[in-house]
Amino acid sequence: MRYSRDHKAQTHIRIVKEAAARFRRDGIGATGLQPLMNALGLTHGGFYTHFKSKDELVEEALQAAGEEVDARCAMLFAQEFPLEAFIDSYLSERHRTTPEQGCPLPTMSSELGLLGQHSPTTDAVLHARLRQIENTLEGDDADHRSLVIMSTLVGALMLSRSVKNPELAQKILDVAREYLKKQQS
Amino acid sequence: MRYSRDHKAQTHIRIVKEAAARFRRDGIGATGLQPLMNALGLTHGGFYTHFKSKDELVEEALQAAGEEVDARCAMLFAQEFPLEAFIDSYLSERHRTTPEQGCPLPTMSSELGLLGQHSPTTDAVLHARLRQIENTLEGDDADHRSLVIMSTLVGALMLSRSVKNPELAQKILDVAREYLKKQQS
DNA sequence: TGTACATCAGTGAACGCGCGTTCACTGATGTAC
DNA sequence: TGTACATCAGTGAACGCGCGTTCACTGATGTAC
Repeated sequence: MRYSRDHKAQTHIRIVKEAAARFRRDGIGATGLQPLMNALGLTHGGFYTHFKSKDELVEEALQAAGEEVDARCAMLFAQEFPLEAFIDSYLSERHRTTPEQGCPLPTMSSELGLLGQHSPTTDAVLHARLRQIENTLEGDDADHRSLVIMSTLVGALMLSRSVKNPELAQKILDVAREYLKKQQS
Repeated sequence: MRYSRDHKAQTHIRIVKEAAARFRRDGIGATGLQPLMNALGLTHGGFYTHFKSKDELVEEALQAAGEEVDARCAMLFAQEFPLEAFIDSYLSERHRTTPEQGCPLPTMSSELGLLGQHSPTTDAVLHARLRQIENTLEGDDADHRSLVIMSTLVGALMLSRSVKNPELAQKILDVAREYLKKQQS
């Protein structure tokens, strides 16, 4: 079946986007290529006309997730109180319950780090967030403060997602949000 | 081979301890039962005289890791500047590079949360740390501050482990450590 | 004290399963004549 | 404009592998006589 000019490129993008969602929701190791392809109405054999290996997909998916979040963050940081908007968004109930659309750092990076597959893309995603936060801060320790803010955001979201007790999960987000915003003023 | 009175109990403990180390180092999903048993000089078949399933081992291993860390933290919190000692230990190069002996929250909890296997033990491990921190704090918002401190610790350690650039990894730990300790005084 | 037996922790082959990956093949469509 | 051909994105069976789990079996040792 020969397809129209950019059909393959379109399919490639569809695979990467679906992978970016599944890797963040289920983890990299727990995401199979066969179910992934089937979910797009394709068969698993065709995967290798698009990627050399699963690792290559992981790399592209992490980058795609980063860019996806980049775009949404750019809008947040264009608002009047950019850091407050970002903190509210990062520690929202929505972000907690929909990891497949959210920041890849709390989900994917831990697995990449664990498996020793330290990808430069992880650093790039982190840097993107740090730079955006730095731009909202004054003082010569802006890089330090942005690093601490990101650590708290990532840690709070991860703990909130991990904990069984729903009230505790909510409390973690609320307390971290309140604290980071108070810190700011 | 009938063994001496507590031989089985000893073997049970050995399996749980080895699992607690491997789950933290390699992740739960990436840890196979066959390699685990072989590392102890046993064969995989015998596993099921000790546990109903891998899930049961996960539960016991998480608890064992929690108790192991509890014991070490109890010593830290008996020192003169307990919170400072805990922060230094949590954000140390040693903790970064030896996850198999460290806090199970940054490694195991993310995978447990991801897989929807929310175990009450995760909450218990977190609570243990929060209580110890609270005891060192004054003021009626001690529970809030301890939650933020734990979020920052967990996030910083996880990011530090995930990042490829070694200088950035070190910087994350240094900055978070400095910030949390300054906050304290 | 010496012998027969019961126990049961651990053995190792086998189960079905899903994984990542390979490859000979298909067949709709763009291109060349 | 109509026909023959080349292309190549996608198909689906097959590969070896390690996974969690099951089970008939072993054989050293504690116990009973």
